[in-house]
Amino acid sequence: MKQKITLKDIARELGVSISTVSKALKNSEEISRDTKERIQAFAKLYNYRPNNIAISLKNKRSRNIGVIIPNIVHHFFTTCVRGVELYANAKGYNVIVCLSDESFDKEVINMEMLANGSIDGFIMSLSMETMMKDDYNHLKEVTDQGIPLVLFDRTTDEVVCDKVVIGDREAAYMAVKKLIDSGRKRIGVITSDDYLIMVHDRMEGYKEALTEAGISIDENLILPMSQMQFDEEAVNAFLETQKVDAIVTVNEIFAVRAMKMAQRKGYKVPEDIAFIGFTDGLLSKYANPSLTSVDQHGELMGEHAARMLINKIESEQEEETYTTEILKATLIERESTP
Amino acid sequence: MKQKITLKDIARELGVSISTVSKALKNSEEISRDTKERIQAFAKLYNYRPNNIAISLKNKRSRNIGVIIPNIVHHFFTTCVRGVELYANAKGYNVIVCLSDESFDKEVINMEMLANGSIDGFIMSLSMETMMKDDYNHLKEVTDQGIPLVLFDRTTDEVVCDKVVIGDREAAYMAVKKLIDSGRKRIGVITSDDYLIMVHDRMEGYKEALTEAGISIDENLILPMSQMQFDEEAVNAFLETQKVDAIVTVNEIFAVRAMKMAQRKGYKVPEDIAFIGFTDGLLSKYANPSLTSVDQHGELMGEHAARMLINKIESEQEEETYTTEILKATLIERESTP
DNA sequence: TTGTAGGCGTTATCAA
DNA sequence: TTGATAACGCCTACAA
Repeated sequence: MKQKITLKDIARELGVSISTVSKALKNSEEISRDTKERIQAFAKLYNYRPNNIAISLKNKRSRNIGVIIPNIVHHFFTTCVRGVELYANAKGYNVIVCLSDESFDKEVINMEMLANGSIDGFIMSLSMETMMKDDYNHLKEVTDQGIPLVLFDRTTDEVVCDKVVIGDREAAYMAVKKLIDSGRKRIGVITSDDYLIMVHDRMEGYKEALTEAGISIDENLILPMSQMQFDEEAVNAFLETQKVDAIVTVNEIFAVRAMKMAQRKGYKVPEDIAFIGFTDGLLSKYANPSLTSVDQHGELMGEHAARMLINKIESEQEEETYTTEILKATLIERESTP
Repeated sequence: MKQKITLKDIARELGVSISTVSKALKNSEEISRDTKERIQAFAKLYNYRPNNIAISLKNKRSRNIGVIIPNIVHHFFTTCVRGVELYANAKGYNVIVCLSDESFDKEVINMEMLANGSIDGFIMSLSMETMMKDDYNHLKEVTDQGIPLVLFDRTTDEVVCDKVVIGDREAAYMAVKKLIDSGRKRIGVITSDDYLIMVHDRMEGYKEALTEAGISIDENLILPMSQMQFDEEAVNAFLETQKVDAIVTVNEIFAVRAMKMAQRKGYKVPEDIAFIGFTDGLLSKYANPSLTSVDQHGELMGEHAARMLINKIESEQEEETYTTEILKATLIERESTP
């Protein structure tokens, strides 16, 4: 087993000082051609690599960025992480991924774990529990310390920092408008009772599109699921009692499951009922019929978040300007709409 | 902005030495109750937290583990990462996730980036390109340096280290046997032409089950996709020319897509053709009909890998024993099989 | 051209 | 009971 070699080792072996070695390996002009060559050859032979940790300590920069997401087994977050990774790696940063598992405590623990030098900045999406508690002190502490933070998707106005979100209201509006334009009148929505802004925004967009088309809001057509859990019975009752001709949902799982139930009841999709989901993942793509869905561009979102963060990290001056980027969602039309 | 406070700062403010502060904060018996209380109160007030990087440098341990996977937008790998995270976090480790994107070069770069002190050990699954090139020098270098490595799922015999894999042969055998037991005779398989051991193993299991049941292997029933890309035309031709009564596939996407095509052709699932996929993800669960699938227990796999790695990291002695854990896959029966 | 010394933040050993 | 010192690996201003 060949142990890692350090500057000190090289210096000892070659009978020179550590700083000579350090300079030689940086190809410094100060060092004679001769010594440089000797040292570089030796370093190469023994495969010398500077120790990241020592450099981090010296520079007070780790070149790591911390990403905290509520859940990784989730297509949208997964694409975001991918976007962050690709951009960050290209810029020479590593990505430390932590999962809050939708728990406030885990979120706090993860942040504390990383905030002590391990990372140069955070990219995160809030856990459900955090949003319910409406407690953002852990975030404020981090920003107070001057650690850059970028919130994405699940954000809050309580914390002053850079943000990247999708235009949820517009996206929902767009989806519903498309249904109206194709003649649908009784448009149901399967939503959630969560304290998520995005859910709220999507509902706004839904209502706006209806109102604009002169269709009055029928509260019976709004079916909230509690805790993001799909409730088969409720949906069953909903399908039986409300004669809907279209359904939009706040995620793709709800759409695919509701669609399957409707099909089993003998409805034809999209002829009898059209469906539009949110979050364009594998499910939408491969459902039968394939699902028209709102693409939230997770990868792009991750990339933007990473770009904003790294800009902040690398900008010398303490700018106190924070921006919120609003990305535009796109409707991917497939077989579940006419 | 309140900057991070260090031992030195506390020492200066309270007029004591750095080592006194250090000891006091560790509640050392050496320090008088009085000074300890003063120091601890001050530290608490200013929210002192030791700097991880300095501790890493001192201890030559980072408490980070590096995970390198080919792709994160993939249900199986995602569940593995989750398993690693949960176990590692519980043990006080952070997880640095890097994506090789199925590229040999990226895999090498990522490993080099992390291998210089950033992490205490690696958990990884090989990229396709690495397996094709059959070049594992980057892995060998890492193990030569004494950095613990655990390979999972996509492994190789070329590298001596701990491994965690699923019993692919048995899993495929089990799936095919189930089809045979329910009376199916012409069992097709949609596979891949990749250099992945798992694909090879699954084909072995397929053949074994048939042979055992006295059914001869019909090469026409074996349809390889190149580069893991689903080829609609090929599957179309396959469905038309081969009168299969069941199809097993090496992943869930192939199964769901083939199933959809079969349904469009008027076949009833599972009555006319039964389907079994590999990798039990959302697609299998929510397909219509839902798909019987082989669960590879990604989360458990990740957890095992993390456990093996952390054991190695924390074991004092240089044991030179490496084990390969073979996890048992399970068949999740749903609507796509009788 | 090369080397010395101090520092990044922490801990451990030993001296006072 | 407290403090000085060295060390982890690297960098750099300054001295030789």
